[in-house]
Amino acid sequence: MTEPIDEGAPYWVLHVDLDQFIAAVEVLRRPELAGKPVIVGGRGDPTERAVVSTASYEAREFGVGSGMPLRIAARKAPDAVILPVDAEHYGEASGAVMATLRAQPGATVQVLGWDEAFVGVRTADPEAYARDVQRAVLKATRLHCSVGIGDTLVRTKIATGFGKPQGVFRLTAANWFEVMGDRPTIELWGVGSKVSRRLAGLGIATVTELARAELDPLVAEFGPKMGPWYRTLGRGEGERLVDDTPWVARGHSRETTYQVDLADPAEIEAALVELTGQVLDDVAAEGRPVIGLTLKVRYAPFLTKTYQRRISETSDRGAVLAALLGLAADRIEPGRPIRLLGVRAEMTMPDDARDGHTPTRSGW
DNA sequence: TCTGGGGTCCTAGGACCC
DNA sequence: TCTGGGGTCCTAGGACCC
Repeated sequence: MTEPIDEGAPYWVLHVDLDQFIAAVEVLRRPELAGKPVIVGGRGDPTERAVVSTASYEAREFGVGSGMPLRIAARKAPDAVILPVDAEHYGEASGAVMATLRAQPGATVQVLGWDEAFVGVRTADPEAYARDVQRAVLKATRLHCSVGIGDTLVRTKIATGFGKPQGVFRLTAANWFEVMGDRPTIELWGVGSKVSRRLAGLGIATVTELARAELDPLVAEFGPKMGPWYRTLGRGEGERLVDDTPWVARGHSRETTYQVDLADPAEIEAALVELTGQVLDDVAAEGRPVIGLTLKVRYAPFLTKTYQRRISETSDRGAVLAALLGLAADRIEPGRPIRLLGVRAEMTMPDDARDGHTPTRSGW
């Protein structure tokens, strides 16, 4: 069905994105949920402090979206089925999807997350290749996906949104401004609410305006690296090659929002010991020493502080825990109720992964 | 209604060194 | 007399992504 690999054909970037991935995976193992509003988030209890991970298309019709507090989602869609997040199960489904992508002829695969990946391939007909990918993923996993096609990673990633659901869309230098030019900058991958507002303050509201902006004001506002980068984004330019170098984690972290704010120092210390233990389990699985610690504290209601400390390289759990508790003792403000604690450990990078050799998760 | 959890990268300013 | 200039390391904080 798929044509043989054509070494002389042009190189294309595809971006494969599963449609409502988590909700779809849940429906697969509970077919009676098909066609119903399904919300996945937290422990599945809408009375707890938690947010929506994914909502099915039926739930989205009620105005439910990811990131929304579960409590509000339950009120908007009172008849929705609310399920707990089952990370292990989604990881397995994701693995099956990625294996299918890697099995495509001539494909180079760069994983971006559970439910999306870039695929680089030489082909004379990228649309046909994209349809083959969709069929292969559906056959192997019973999951539907949308596929973007482009000439840079940024254009390809953005293209996928125009193909949803179950579609294919091509976005290249040829139609970039036609499609994106008049749209607000926040629709660019890498521009969020804060940056789009600051751009507006410079008189830059649309993608075309960003693409044509003077460099100096951008550098003054965002710095020597990010200023020029945002203009590059406005032009849809940037990296053109998919990099399948295995990703290497820089660090590991755990954080917990407590259902009842912590106040008692002994309780806080116990929570830190618990979090640090989990982080060190993740670190131990990689066998790389720890070189830095970050402690994150949200004092109720919503003041978040992060405290960081370099430590001398060590793989000793006791030493790391002692350093973390020392940092906490030095910095945590006594007597303030705590809503969230987070612990992050930064590790040394392996020799062959230094100097930017490993791709970042975002594909930049 | 009251905002998860796991990540990455950039910037700014101070300390310190040569 | 009047304050170079480059570089690195460290901490705090911000922003973004899925």
